[in-house]
Amino acid sequence: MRIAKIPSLNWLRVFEAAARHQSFARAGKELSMSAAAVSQQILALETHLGRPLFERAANRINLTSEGGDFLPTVQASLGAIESKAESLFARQRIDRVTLLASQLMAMSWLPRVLADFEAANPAIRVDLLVEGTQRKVDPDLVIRFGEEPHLVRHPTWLMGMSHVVMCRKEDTARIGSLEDLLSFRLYDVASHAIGWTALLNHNFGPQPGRHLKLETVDTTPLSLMMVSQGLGLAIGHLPVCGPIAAALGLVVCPFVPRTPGPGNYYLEQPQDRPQRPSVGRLERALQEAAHASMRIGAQPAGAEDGR
Amino acid sequence: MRIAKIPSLNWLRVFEAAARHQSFARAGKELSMSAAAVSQQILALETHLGRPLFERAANRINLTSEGGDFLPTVQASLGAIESKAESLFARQRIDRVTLLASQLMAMSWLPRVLADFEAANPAIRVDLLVEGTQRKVDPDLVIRFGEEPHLVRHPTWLMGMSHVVMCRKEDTARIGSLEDLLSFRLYDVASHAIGWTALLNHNFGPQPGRHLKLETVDTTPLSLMMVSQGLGLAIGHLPVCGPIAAALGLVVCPFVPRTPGPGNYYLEQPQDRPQRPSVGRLERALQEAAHASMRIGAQPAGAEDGR
DNA sequence: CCTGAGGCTAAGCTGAGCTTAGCCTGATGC
DNA sequence: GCATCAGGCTAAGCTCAGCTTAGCCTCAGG
Repeated sequence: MRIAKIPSLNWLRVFEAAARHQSFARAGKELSMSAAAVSQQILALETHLGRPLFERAANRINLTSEGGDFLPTVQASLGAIESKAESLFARQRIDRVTLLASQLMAMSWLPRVLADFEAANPAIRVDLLVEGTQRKVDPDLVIRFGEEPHLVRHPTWLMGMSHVVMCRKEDTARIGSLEDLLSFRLYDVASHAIGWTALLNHNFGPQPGRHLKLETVDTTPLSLMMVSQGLGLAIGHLPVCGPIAAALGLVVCPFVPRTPGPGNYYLEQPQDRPQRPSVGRLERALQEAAHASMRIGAQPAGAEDGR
Repeated sequence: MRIAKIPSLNWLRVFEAAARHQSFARAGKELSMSAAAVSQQILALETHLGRPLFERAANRINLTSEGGDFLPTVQASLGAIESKAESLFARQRIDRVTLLASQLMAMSWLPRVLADFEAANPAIRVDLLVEGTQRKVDPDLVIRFGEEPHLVRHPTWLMGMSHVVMCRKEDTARIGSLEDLLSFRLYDVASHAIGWTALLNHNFGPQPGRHLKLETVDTTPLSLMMVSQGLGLAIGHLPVCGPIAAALGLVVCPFVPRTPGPGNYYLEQPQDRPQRPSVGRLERALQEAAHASMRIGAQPAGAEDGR
């Protein structure tokens, strides 16, 4: 057994703390250990080295000269290892932020935005939670949608929305009149306040007696899927549905004007805890991305710049 | 939990060895551990730090860049602690040498000799074993006594012996004739080949019809104790019994000439292991002390120089 | 004298650290 | 292509280092 091969790093750590504090009890408090455990560790180290490191008085300790000679090397070496580990590995720790959003947001607009955000912030990872799923996680940030008019002036307002009609690129030339439009199956989303009836009324006036081939589906992404299969037309919300529409090869039908809607997206976060820097950074990134989307209209890629 | 607070010194030691060997198996061999244990320790360290330190191929490992960045600090720090502990504490390690000797040697001649030896060699401690005790220890060195004539030329011969009569100082003047001598009780030691009968025959010729007040005891120290109590006379072996006789206040009776005996002390050690430097040093010290004793005759202190 | 701080020892519990066994992959030799 | 060897991995089981609590002792202070 070699004297120099000290079995436990913790022996050294305890020795250093006891020497610094000149007290086993205070060392134990710093290291979250009982004083008895500190005493035993020091004794183990002393037994291993064959020399006392501390002189004991009834309820006090004093560093021996040998203990004093050993201490600087121990302190320097423990410090070197710890600071090196800190600089090499602690910096690599990922800061996770959880974001809750609707399915359309999660599937359409957010993937690109979050990918860009994570690329620009390697130490931050966004866990995206979709509304309606069963996951019981308390999100750091939520993207909400509301139709109350005052939301336009909400401090964390993100973006408004416009209604457009999404069709396949090859169907664009076939829609030149209202009759052409009504020859298609028209997909409505169950949860949306504004559907085909309202949209047509708004743009073409009341249409009593006109038969609409309405079909109801549960979500916007699903309706757009149907359109991409050549099964009909659907209402899209820009700029949110832009990316997914583009991915599906859909374009805005030019026959129907772009119609501003009453809805607004905004950000919300828990009131019970302070905002972390990473959460704030994500918030700003979302707002910048939304602003950019609003500015270029966020139409499907194939319609504008090949992006 | 802080990344920098690494729980185990052994993790670092294993990491360093694996990195140096580029192999868990060879590191395990060096550290007397199984490769599986090495693997688990490295994995524990990697899990703690949150990053891999080694890339694994099917049956090979390669240090990662992070592992490579960490290694020099670990090596330097482990090295600093170990070399400091070595220089501070290993030098203080006592090298224990076990010496087996007779009770007379152990009680009389050896105490002073060994005390001087230990004073001159602070890193060596002699554990003295007495013949006849129950201790089951394998001695590094044995002082043996033998009466074969060829022992004088033994390579580790220590000293010869002379027979003298030990008496109290105040009894010296009372012993001027053989009759005076025979008026005392004469203590024989059971295990000695040479006793009072042989000694008197040798110095005064055969004494048929002379009644000797012989008394037998087990050991020489005991016979000398009796003499010091005024209970009689005993035969002493010089130079061995010099110190104990002096301690008891005894002197050599000048009426009986000093009689060379056939016995010799010599050193013996186990053949099954190499001689350690400390054992060799003790051997030389014993021979020097014996030589010095033979030169000055090693009579009781009170008889010569007050020492 | 009493109380509190602090070190020590003993006894008991727990999980870190080790071993063995068996599986897998890659390299090498026949 | 097959067999063998080297070496890393995982799982399961055993052991003892490391911890806690309890109780004792000494010293200092009120």
